[in-house]
Amino acid sequence: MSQRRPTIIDVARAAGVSKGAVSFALNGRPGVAEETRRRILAVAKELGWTPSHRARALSNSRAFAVGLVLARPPELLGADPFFPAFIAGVERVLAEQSQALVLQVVTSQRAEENGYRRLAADGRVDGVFLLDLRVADPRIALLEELRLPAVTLGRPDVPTPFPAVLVDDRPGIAAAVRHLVELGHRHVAHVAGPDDFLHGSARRDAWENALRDAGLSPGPCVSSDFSAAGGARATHHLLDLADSPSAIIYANDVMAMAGMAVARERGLDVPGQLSVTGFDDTELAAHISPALTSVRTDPSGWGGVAARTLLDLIDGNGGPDVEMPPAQLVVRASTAPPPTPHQSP
Amino acid sequence: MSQRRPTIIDVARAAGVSKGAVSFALNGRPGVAEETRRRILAVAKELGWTPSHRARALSNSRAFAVGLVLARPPELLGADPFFPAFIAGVERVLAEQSQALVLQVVTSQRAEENGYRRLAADGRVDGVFLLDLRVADPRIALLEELRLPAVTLGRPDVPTPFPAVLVDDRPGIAAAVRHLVELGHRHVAHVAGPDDFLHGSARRDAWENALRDAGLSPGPCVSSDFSAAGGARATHHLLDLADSPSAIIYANDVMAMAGMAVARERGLDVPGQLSVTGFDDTELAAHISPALTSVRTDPSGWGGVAARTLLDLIDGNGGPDVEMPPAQLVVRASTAPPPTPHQSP
DNA sequence: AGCATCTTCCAAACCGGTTTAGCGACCGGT
DNA sequence: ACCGGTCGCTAAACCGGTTTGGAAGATGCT
Repeated sequence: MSQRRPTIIDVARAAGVSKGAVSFALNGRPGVAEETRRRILAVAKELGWTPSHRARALSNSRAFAVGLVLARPPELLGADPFFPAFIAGVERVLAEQSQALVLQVVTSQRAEENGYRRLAADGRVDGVFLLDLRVADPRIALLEELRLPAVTLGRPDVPTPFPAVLVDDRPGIAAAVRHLVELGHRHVAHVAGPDDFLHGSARRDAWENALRDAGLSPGPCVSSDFSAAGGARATHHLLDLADSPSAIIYANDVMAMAGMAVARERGLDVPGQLSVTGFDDTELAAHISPALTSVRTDPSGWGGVAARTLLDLIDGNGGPDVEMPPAQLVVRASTAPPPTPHQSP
Repeated sequence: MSQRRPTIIDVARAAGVSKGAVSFALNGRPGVAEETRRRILAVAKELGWTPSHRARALSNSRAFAVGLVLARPPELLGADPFFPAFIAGVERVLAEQSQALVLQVVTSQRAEENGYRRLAADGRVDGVFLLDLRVADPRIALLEELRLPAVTLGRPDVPTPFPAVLVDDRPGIAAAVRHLVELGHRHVAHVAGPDDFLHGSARRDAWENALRDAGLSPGPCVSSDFSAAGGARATHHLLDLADSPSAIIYANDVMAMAGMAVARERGLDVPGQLSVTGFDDTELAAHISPALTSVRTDPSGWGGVAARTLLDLIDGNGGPDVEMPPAQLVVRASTAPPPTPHQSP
């Protein structure tokens, strides 16, 4: 009764061939007679043999895994619906190809660099995802230096050798602005994400441009950090202004929900006196009161595409950037005409 | 100009020793003179040599990684704050020990079993975490069969050879019940998690027992699925009852928030006419209106302890179960005396 | 028959570490 | 001067696959 798992040698002996033949048969390479191949595979199956991933990794100098380094502050990790959904999408693709996902969660930016270095130095992964692109993102040069293939989510603002999965938040934000303008709003503020996030500034630009296109001047904009506390703070700030907005576009749902609570605590009716939109369209958004108008994104779909792109890149088939469908506005009950509609002449 | 990374042989040659000596020196084993050891390490550093994780994995028959199979439905993954926080805690410990976390996200229960099987067959991990324990959890037998060390979060209801990180939700729920009873509530309902989750039924039992201890009969209890939609549905159901409760204890914050929205939409004031408590104490809980009374848990802390326990187990130091501090009630504004206070005699 | 060619398979090297067996030098004791 | 033991190190086996070079046998061509 052999306790340990069978190796390629056991299979070779049982099939009466050499281990090279078994390897060839398994990998469907030419040079082994069809009948022999069948016999080998039958024996392998009977013995319950699976090639050792470890041995294969050493021999092929491949890890058969991809990495994801996550550098969000811990308190935000839980609130952010993006990341689990993205991972789920990634997994769907990886599983089909017997690849694994190695995760690293770090807190500081300094630690993040080390995260990539370790992943690369250990040869734990064959490539990585680059999320939350930042302005002049230093990680791009780092990954080039480490010779670690990567796929970025979004288009970096610096030239890169890496394919990108292009997600465009701007149409969603623009749609939100148009929606509010059509309702009659003239003072539309924005609570943005952190300034150094590229998607944060993209959303901000979209907000600004959409207002300009409508012939309005952008209202106040305050950068926050995607947290509920940050959203609340930003909202207080905006509502304290002499010329406070009649509508606020938040860069994510959590901040928007916290903002709605702040408005209510200050005695403002949402949407009667203040309209609010979120971003992400989390499951909860539809189930709060009033239901939150938000922008629906598809992080799981992005994850799938990003994974496929990365695997292709690793296999040497560096493809072009992939464009994803734009985010869509979902109108619910948190938006309504402003309290004192602007009078048309 | 050598492009490829140095191997142990390069170091050995440069230091004028054999590769065995380098290995000994690196691993701090006896049998190499102190001076030689220093010289070897200096050379290694100069050459920028790091031992190949892949070679080491093959040689040691160890993966130097642990696994986590996640079987939550995709739409819940994003809403649940537990999982990212837990992972962050795990990572903090793993990083110190140059271990990696291999993640697998699956959707169906059937796929979950395959997830573990693959992880084990590939030898990708040396052990796994077992989360979301279920009633008569079949995964325990599976892991035993696969000879895969594991650590469970919570105490299984079947005998296991695995150490457990004991997290007790019950004191938190009991505290919530007591809090509500002290406020004068006599009809306290419960919206539970799925019936087959062990922690779901633990919370339900705690709710029931706490009410009994207070001399009250348990109000209605409805099982749901931790989603906002489920929470809303359950709340409608409870409020439709002839004898509807004056307070509802939800098994997580998301359901509680959705429940609050339902109450409001039906014209009920929270907490004036209905008190509500959540569970998890998500960041958002403190920033909605009214701020949600909830039970604070420490998933990140659990992750850290679970990781340490698992690594110890893998190293052959199977420790005893670890008891974690009980969950704490955080009282906020969503709880208040019931509309028609019970008259004391 | 003789020779080139193709097919099928094997033996051995290789990936980059860890670990064991053993060898020579040095030590103290008698 | 001899013996036994420890120290410091090397050579070689090993982990379990993949890949290369070449041998043996079958086939085709002249």
